[in-house]
Parts: sequence; C-alpha cells; structure tokens
Amino acid sequence: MAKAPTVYDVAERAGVSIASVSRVLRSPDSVKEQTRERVLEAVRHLGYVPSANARGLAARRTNVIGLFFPGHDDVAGSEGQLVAASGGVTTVRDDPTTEPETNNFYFDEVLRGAEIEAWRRGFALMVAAGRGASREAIVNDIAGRVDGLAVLARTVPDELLTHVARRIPVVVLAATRGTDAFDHVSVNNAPGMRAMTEHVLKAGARSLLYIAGPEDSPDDAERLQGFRAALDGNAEVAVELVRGDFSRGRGREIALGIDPLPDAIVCSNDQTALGVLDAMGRRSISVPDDVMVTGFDGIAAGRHSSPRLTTVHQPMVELGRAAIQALTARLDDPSMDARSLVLPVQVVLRESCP
Amino acid sequence: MAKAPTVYDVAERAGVSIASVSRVLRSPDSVKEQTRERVLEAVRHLGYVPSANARGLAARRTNVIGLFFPGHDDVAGSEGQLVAASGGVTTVRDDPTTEPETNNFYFDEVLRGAEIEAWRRGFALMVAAGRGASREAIVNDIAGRVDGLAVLARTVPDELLTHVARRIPVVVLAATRGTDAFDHVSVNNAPGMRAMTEHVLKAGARSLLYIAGPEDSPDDAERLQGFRAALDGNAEVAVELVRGDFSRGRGREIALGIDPLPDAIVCSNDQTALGVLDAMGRRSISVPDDVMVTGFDGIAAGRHSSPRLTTVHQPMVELGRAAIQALTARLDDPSMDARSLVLPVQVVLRESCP
DNA sequence: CATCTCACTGTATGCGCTTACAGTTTGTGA
DNA sequence: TCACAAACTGTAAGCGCATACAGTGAGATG
Repeated sequence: MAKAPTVYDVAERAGVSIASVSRVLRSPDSVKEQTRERVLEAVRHLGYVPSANARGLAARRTNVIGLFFPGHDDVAGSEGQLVAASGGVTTVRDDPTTEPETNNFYFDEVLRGAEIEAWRRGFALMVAAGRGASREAIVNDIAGRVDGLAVLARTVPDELLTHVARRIPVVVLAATRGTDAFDHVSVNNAPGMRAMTEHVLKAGARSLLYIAGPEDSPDDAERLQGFRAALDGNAEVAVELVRGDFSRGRGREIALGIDPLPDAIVCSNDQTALGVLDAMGRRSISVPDDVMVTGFDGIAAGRHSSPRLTTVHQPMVELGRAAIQALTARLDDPSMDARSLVLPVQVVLRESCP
Repeated sequence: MAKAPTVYDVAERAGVSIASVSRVLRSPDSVKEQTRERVLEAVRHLGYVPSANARGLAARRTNVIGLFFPGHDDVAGSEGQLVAASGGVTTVRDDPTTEPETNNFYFDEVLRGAEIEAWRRGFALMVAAGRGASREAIVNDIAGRVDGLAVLARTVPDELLTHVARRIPVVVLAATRGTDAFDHVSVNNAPGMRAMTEHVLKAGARSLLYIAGPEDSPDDAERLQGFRAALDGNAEVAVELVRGDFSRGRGREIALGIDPLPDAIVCSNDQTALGVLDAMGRRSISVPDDVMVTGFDGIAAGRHSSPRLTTVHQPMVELGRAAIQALTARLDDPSMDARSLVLPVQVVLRESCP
C-alpha cells in the first residue's frame, strides 16, 4: 500500500494521456487495440485499481444503492479485541427450552434479493442497520454515498426520509402508505391472511384464536384486517384476539395458558406460530387433530418444525429485488409518478393445518 | 432531485465560506456557535447531504469496508420487470420431500457480524457476492470503493487478491493459509471435529461413517484431519469415509443407501447431517438409538430438527466481527506483521448424539 | 494607545477521474 | 497526389469537498 497508483501513473507508463487510460477502462472499443494493450499492461504492472470516489465525483453518480433496515440491537458482548486468540474448544449440553436468538431471517432474505438484483444491474450494494440514536447519522451518511436508498417501513422518521429524498430517490419496503411521495414495495398481507383464514374455516374450524403482533406494525394491521374480512358474515364462528409481539417466546407463553382450546390458532407471523407449536408439544396436545395452527411469513424454520407449519409465504427475496428494480426505474426516469408495488403471497399448506 | 445542493449552496445561504460549512460538519467545536447555527439552518433548509465521493476523494479514504463472498448462484427466474403488479394469492400443498433451497445461513451470519462491527467503528459496509465470470470485475470494482476488503477463502483467485492488495488491506476469512501475506481469520476446525469425534467414541460408538465435504474445501480438510486425529490409536474402531458435497440432498441420498448401519455417522457440516436425519426418518431408523448423527456449523435449523442435532458450533457472527477488527487494525498500522486469528468453537450436545 | 494573542474565518489548492472539445493521424476517393 | 472524412488521441475543465495557510478582529497586555 505504498501509494496507490493513479491514472497519471498508468498513463505515464503506457505513454498515453490520462484520457486514453480512462477510455480503455470505460469504453474499450473506442481505443485502438495497440494502445489498449499498452494501457492494460501498465494497469497490471502497477496494480492499478481506479478510485470509485474520483469516478463518482466526476461522473456524478456512484453506482451504489443503499439498503437500510432496523438494526440488530446493539450487541453488548464481544467488545474486546480478539487479538491473537488461539482457538479453543468447549462443550455444552443444549437444553431444548433455551430460547434461540431471534434471527431476523426476514431481512437476510430481503438483503439477498437486493444483493442479487443490484449487482445484476451494475450497482454495488451498501447495507446499514439502524441502531437507536445513531440512526439519523447513519442514514445521512449512507445517503451521501449512494444513488438510491431502500428503507424498511417504520425504521426511519418521515422527516429524515424527506430530507434525504431531496438528494436521492427513496423506496419504502413493506408498507403501502399513500400519503407520501415515495415509491413503495410491499406484499399482499390482507388478502393473504384472508385466504389463510378461509382455509382454516373450510377445514372445519368454528372457534378461532387470533394472535396478533405489535400494534404499531403496519403489516400486522393489514393481516388482522384480512382475518376479519374472512370472517365477515360468519356470525356462527367464535373469535378471540390476543396481542403477541411477533416473538416465539411470547407465542409459546400465550399458548401455554389457553383454556379452553379453540379449533384453530391463527398467528400473524411464523415465529409466534412456532412458539404455539412448542407449547402444544409440551402440553401433549395434538396439532392439527386437537387444534390447528397457522403462521405468516414462510420462514425456513416452519418447514422443519413438527408438525410442519402451514403458513402464508411472503416472497422476501423478491421484495429485495423489487426494491432495487423500483429504484433503478426511478433513476432512469425521475419524473415518473410514485408507484406502489404489491407482491403476491402464497398459502402453503403443511401438516399443522392441512 | 432537481439538483443536489452542495457546500457552495449552503455557504451562500449561510453567508459564510465553504470552509466553514465543512468545519461545521466535521469539527463543530472549531466554529463559533452563531456561525454553526446559521450553517445548520441552511443545511436543513436546503436538504443538504454531503457527497461521500467528494469527501472521500479529498480525504483520501472512504470509510467503507467491503465484504466479498461466494454468490448465490445466478437466479434464473424473475427476470421480468415487476412493474405495477397487483398482488394475488395462490395456494399450494407443500410436500415434505421437496428440497428446501440451500440457504446460506452461514454467510448471513458472518455478514451480520461484519455489519455490526463496521458501523460501530464508523465504517460503512459494502457487500458483494461473486458470481462466476463477473467475479473479477466485481472484486476490482469494490476494491476501488473501499478502504479494506474481507473475502471468504477460495472465492477469489490469489492473483486477483494480490492485485487489489496493493491498494487496500485484505483479510481472508475461514482459512489458515500461511503462504501469503494477508491477514486471516478462521475457526478451530480440526480441534472442534476432534472433540466431537471423541465425544462420539465416548458415547460408545465402535463403527463410524464420516461424510466429508467437497475436496477443495479447506474447512473440510481441516475437519477431516481432526476426525482422524481423534481416531489415532483407536485401532479397534471401524471407520469408513464417503464424500458428500455439503448439501442436505446429498446427505440424504448417501444415508438412504447405507447398509449395514454404523454406530455413528459423523458429518462435516450440518446440512449433510440434516439430510442424514431426513433419511433415517424415512427409513424408520431411530436416532440416536440405532445410529448417532453429528454435524458441524451450528446452523439454526439444527436446533429445530427432529431429533435435534448435535454439532460443533462456529461463531459465525464473531467471524464477521473479527474480520472487520483485523481490517481496522491494519488500517491503523499498515506495517504490522500479517496475523492469523483462530476463533474457538463449541461442541453442542443435543439428542442426535447425547 | 500601540502591540500582541488567540479564536475564528476565508482563500486557494488538489484529491483522481470523466468528458466535451480540439487536435492529430489514417484511410479514401477523385 | 490532394482534399476530406473517419478514427483516434490529447487538452483542459470541472465534479464537491478537506485542509494548509493566510488573513481578520476582538480582547489582553504594556
């Protein structure tokens, strides 16, 4: 890392001007073959890698897209320097009742979709997770680095979003807000839950328990709405509603205390439903014979639970891709009207509610 | 997005020079309070977000760290524009035998660790996944954008790595190569597998089947070495070795054909072991009563399998963090000797081999 | 009241690249 | 052989910011 070579170094060694160097790298066909060879030789010899900063500055675009989502809350441990550790092996016995960390597979998949789509379209992807107070600084920082920004709904205050939107296009994920000027990409929450609920009814359930998520979740609100729509006109069905918090632990806790049992427990997300399955297992209650259970999200764990979880699958990878597509579409045509894209969902029937 | 405001616009509106604007943003204390207020007002009013490109160019550093890992192979479908889709709901019945996509939870977790650590240290994180031929272009591109680059072992040819390493520091993850000049961060593969195998032996196994991974995986080689070390001097133990490919499907396939059954099947990763569990379930063979099964990695799915999987847990989040730490350490002191950091692993005993 | 400090603020330069434009070479037809 | 177009290459002007250095003015000092 003595000193990174620049276009000037390459130009000098190749005996050409810096413009030719730039052309060889950006539009090789516009340069005579012989010149091109000389330049490429110099590039290899010097270990030249062009500075994206300089290029971005000159070209007025960075070719980077940013993705911002709610943070893994600050991890307390592991503050120490891991300098020169030397391995080690310990052994533990893992009790089945220990709570697994709440892995946000959701964002992992969205991220994966965004990553694929961004590079395919020639953009690099920058990721940032918001953590409490630093959120504003992070969003501002990343906004200065990218050509477009995708944010998950509810993670960034509107005021801040409006501020950065004056510089770059912004697309909001997982929300169908109509009151703002941003592009939106979301999934078909209400119809999905409606279809799920209708399946449950068709399977014969006449008493339902709905475990909702936190009140401030727009996704949850839409799902609840879909649930209610399915029940519209089914006066003979008994319905009860409790609020969970989208977590497995809370789902388990709620399900441990349910008495009497309804015919079916409809959960507004998979984690909650998995918690319910845990509880039923512990109470030796058979699913689906004694009670049916459904979830929403389609996380991988639901495929391996016992019994396997019937759920509404969200196309999370597609969500990430769609966000990038929306962003590049707007970059291509900034004057376009704001769009709201709703992705289809899929009811996946497995053993917990066949 | 009419035209993003610049320092000049802010300076003009605040009635100061651009130097003062810059100072307010970089070292607020060096500016008189009254001036600072005026500048901040102008920033808010104009919706000013500083250009990271310009800053990076002037400051000669980008404050971004790059992470490169083997790609999700090119996803064929979903080429179409998702323009103005309008939701929809379909229903499918999910057959338990359908192959779940091979989710690389491994990288997700490494990424998460890197993300946390990078932002904590004031760096943004740029991610890139390598896809076949475009790999070289991507690595070069990202190398021009960042102050340091973390790559997963075996994903980038040495020559390319050496090339970019002339510009920025590089750290290699999940490999303990001694022949190059890069910093390395890896996990304690061999001792971990050795401990796992010793546990299997202590549990009474006298005939073992080892299902290895692909030949070109350095991780796999180290694990196999650990396995052999555990057997050293146990001449009475019968051992057989087959090669898998780290996939669940292949593990299942192998396990369906095993006859006679050994006392234990030791797998070099969790996916393979989960496939083995699938097969045993289908063959109505009891795990661990008829055969014990162990994995390696500690992916979340192993906690929810049936029976739950005994495995060696790698600290994947820590791996990501350690990579960032190694990189920032080298940025602070480029002359430092190359380091090789080995993270500890943990044998996690669950029902598949108690 | 002149001089000196100190705390700020402004001026000017350059970071490494892209690109409009001008200049040069090469090839072509008359 | 000469004029002219086509193909290529060089020149020069920024892109938006950080920062060394040079002011500027107010208060402190003698």
